[in-house]
Amino acid sequence: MESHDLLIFKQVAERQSVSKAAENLGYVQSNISQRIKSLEDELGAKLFVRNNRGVTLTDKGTTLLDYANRILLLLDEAKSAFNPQKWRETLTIGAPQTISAFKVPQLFSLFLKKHKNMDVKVRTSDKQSLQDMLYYGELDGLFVHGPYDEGRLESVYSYEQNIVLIAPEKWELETPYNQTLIVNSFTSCSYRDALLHYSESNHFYDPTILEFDTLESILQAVQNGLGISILPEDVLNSRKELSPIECKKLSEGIKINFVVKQRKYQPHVLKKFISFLWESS
Amino acid sequence: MESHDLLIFKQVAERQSVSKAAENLGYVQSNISQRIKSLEDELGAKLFVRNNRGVTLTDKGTTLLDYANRILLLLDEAKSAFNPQKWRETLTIGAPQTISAFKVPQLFSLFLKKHKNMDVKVRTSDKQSLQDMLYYGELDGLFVHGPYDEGRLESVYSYEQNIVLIAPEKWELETPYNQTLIVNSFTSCSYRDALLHYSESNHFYDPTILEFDTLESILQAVQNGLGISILPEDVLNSRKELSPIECKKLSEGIKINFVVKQRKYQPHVLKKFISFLWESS
DNA sequence: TGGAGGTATCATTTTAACTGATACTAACGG
DNA sequence: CCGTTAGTATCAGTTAAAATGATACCTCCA
Repeated sequence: MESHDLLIFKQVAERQSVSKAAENLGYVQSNISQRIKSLEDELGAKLFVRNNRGVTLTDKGTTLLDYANRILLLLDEAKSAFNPQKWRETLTIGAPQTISAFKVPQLFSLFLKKHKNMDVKVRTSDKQSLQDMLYYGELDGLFVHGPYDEGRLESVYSYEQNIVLIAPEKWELETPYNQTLIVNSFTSCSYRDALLHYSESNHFYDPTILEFDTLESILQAVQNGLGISILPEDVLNSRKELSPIECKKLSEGIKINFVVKQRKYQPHVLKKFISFLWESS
Repeated sequence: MESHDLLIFKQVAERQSVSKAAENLGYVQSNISQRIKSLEDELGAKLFVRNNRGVTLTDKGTTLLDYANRILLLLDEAKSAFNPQKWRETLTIGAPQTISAFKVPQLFSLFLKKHKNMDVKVRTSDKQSLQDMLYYGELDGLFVHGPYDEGRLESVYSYEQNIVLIAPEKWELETPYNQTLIVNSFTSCSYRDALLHYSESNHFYDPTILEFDTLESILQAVQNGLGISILPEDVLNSRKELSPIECKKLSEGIKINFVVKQRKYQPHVLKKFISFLWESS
């Protein structure tokens, strides 16, 4: 069992797929199949259960993944103990305000704990600009909700973001009259859609639409009793001081994709970050 | 940088020699040379200083050795998390009383901390029996002082054992008359020689020779004022309760060899133990 | 001055990793 | 119920990397 076997194993375990792991590592699927097989033979234990939608870890596999993570982390640390400047690369990630406000700082702080030799940057902007920046190489990757340019960009990771409806104190959430919907202009349509959807399903009658372009202004507006809006649950949780606000968790989440430019060779830092996303999920 | 590179590196670092490491790992010297070179190239740092009696670690090499030890230990642990019964092997080591009394338990306790999945045994006896036992496969290895059957056994590790002269309280160590030398019958000649050598260099006149066959009896004899003797420093330090005894450190130590049977493939546990000896020196 | 004991280099061989093509399996849609 | 899709397994063949063997080279020491 060599460290490279563990790298392959880790990738398969995290992607829960032999072929995805192969693609990601730049190998052909059959190779990964074989190497996992020989690893299993060597250890004398099945590491994965093969179900036809991919593979999932067995108990023993979980044990090994834990070791693999520890070993590979140490290996990385050892490498970066040499040539520090050579490895000190910058990762630049784009995100809309709702994500850059809470999720990204949280992720980065965990990421930097593991990879001390990297610099990270966030660029907050609207979806179109971010996509352009990504395409022109100013960003390494990008968090988006909703559709994106699938011709040139590809999603390498995604997760569900819980969202909550927020309203001023004592607001009558279900009353169909005199409702004001506060939407943001910075997250294209997902949040707006979710809000409109809520509006419709409660048969709101001709609600007023207020649009703001920063997260702060929306929060202010709700606090001042202007109307209701929708935000990621995380953002709200991180601002406990923001009561007096009523909030209501919505059953449907929003799917958030981490997208990158389509290309064969990703920069080292980006690979690390993607791998980190899968690890921490 | 793969774990196998680290294994090779570790071996070279511990033996301070490319060729010794090669021999030990069952490779040819040129291969190890090349792999160390390519490891250095990869990390962009010299790991060893080549002096014509071998190689020694640079500062960066020391850093890497630390990582290598941690990584390889984790790898071993991961392996032994599988097939526990298969890997639970027994290591049987022979030693004369003077070594089995202190050095061996100390070594074993450290060894078992690192390799939790092994059993260890000590066999204490006289040199000739131990050599026979080793040759007939009842022992994996053997600590000896002084000469051993070099035709059939080979030394794979050695160290210097400090020795001290012990005497009853208020004994006149330099007086040449009426001295009694207490020798042991269980460590062939090294200790006896050291004692006789001391006797001669102090021009002792016709000293009495007392022979005992256990460590305990010698200690008792000295405590009871019978005469002087010689013991490993360690043994004495571990028995602080044994004063009233005078002791005097001698400048010359005794060379102790760890010897094994000459053969191409050593059992896994033995390899681990030998590696451990080099590591901890 | 040449032998002993060590490392480095390089052309060649061997081994293990990787590829590409194909077979197999289960779910999914019509 | 049959073809399509999305996955894994197998296997013969290729490629790349590691290991070898021979040789060069250095330094100490007798």
